[in-house]
Amino acid sequence: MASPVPHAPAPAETSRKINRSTRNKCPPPFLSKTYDLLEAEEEKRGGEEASEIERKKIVSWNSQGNGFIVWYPAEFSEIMLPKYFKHSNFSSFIRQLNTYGFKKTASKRWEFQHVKFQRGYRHLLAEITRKKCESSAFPAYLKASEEHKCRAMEEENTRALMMLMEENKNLRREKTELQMQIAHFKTIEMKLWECYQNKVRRLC
Amino acid sequence: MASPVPHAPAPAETSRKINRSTRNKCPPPFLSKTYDLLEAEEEKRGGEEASEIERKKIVSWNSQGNGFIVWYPAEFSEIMLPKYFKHSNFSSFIRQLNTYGFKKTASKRWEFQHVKFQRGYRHLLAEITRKKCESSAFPAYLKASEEHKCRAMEEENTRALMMLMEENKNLRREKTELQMQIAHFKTIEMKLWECYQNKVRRLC
DNA sequence: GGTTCTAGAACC
DNA sequence: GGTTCTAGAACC
Repeated sequence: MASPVPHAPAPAETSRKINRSTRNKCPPPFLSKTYDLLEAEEEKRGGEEASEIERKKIVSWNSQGNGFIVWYPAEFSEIMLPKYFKHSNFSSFIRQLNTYGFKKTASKRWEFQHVKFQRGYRHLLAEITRKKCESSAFPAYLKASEEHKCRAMEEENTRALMMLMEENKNLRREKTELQMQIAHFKTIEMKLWECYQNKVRRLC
Repeated sequence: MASPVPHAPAPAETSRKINRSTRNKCPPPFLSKTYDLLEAEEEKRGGEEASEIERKKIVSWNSQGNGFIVWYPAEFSEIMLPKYFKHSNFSSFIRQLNTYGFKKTASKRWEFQHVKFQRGYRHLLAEITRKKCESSAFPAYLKASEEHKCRAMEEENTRALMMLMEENKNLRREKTELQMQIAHFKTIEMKLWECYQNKVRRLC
């Protein structure tokens, strides 16, 4: 990936180095709008006739152009958000930033960054995706179900163990009985043999 | 619990109906401050010398006195929050409200309610507790450990099952061997008997 | 996919 | 216990 030139808007709009996989793909509307919003705000400087308050930048790219800063959250929420989104709720805006993997990069300012959200690189927006909702791969009800499965498996194992132990006990008993039978047979055999020999001896 | 009188501040401050379990207990600072903040805002009406903007209510009890409304989140955050808390972050304030079990009760307004947060019933604040953090009873690392325990138990069960199955197989084999021995004995016995009878018959 | 409400978790 | 950042989940 070409690295953005610090302090200078890159000629990205005319770049042809477009990733094949994202060529022709529209970026998510949220990202386009946020990018638009920054570009529009950037243009405020130009207007000679603009009043001081209108020229005050509410939001802007940061100095490196690799992130942006909401300087006035109140004005941003009340004036800018409704122009681009269906609400004027700062929290909702931040929720979306998090959904797309932006990070807040300063503790005292509302500054956010994303590696593929760079001034002059609008085409990179198409490569930003919503965070894999881990809950869609493993949502809460599945976690519960996971616990449930654990218990179920435990119960099943317990049943299997008990059946095996029962069978085992029976086999042992049968084994003992058979061993007793054999002992009995041995006794009988011995007696028979004795008897036979006695008979034979006497008769001979 | 005494139910608050709608549309009329109750004489709670002088009430002696204090729950024994919470008597003398300080309410959480967050709740006291939020209550204070509403009371202070209420007093604005009085001041004759107060300018229009100073009299504008940024936040107030709702009409029933069973909740409150932040009318101007921006001013509330920038002006009021820092007076009472260590920040001017509306989200942080809301996070706290949620921690103490407040609910947002209107979709288009920042109105919040809690059954024990009522105008005129400051003593009820002491009965509000932080939500049981389910993760403190069952935190993430325990969940992981829970999964681990599940796997461990499964492995143990599997080992037990395999040992039992092995023992079982041996018992079956022994049983078969014993049954064969018995069959053999029976044959011998029969032959011995035949032999005996033949011998006896011939000799007699 | 966007918006809203609430909670988890780390850090203070 | 408070503050911050981020995520879960329901609803639209």
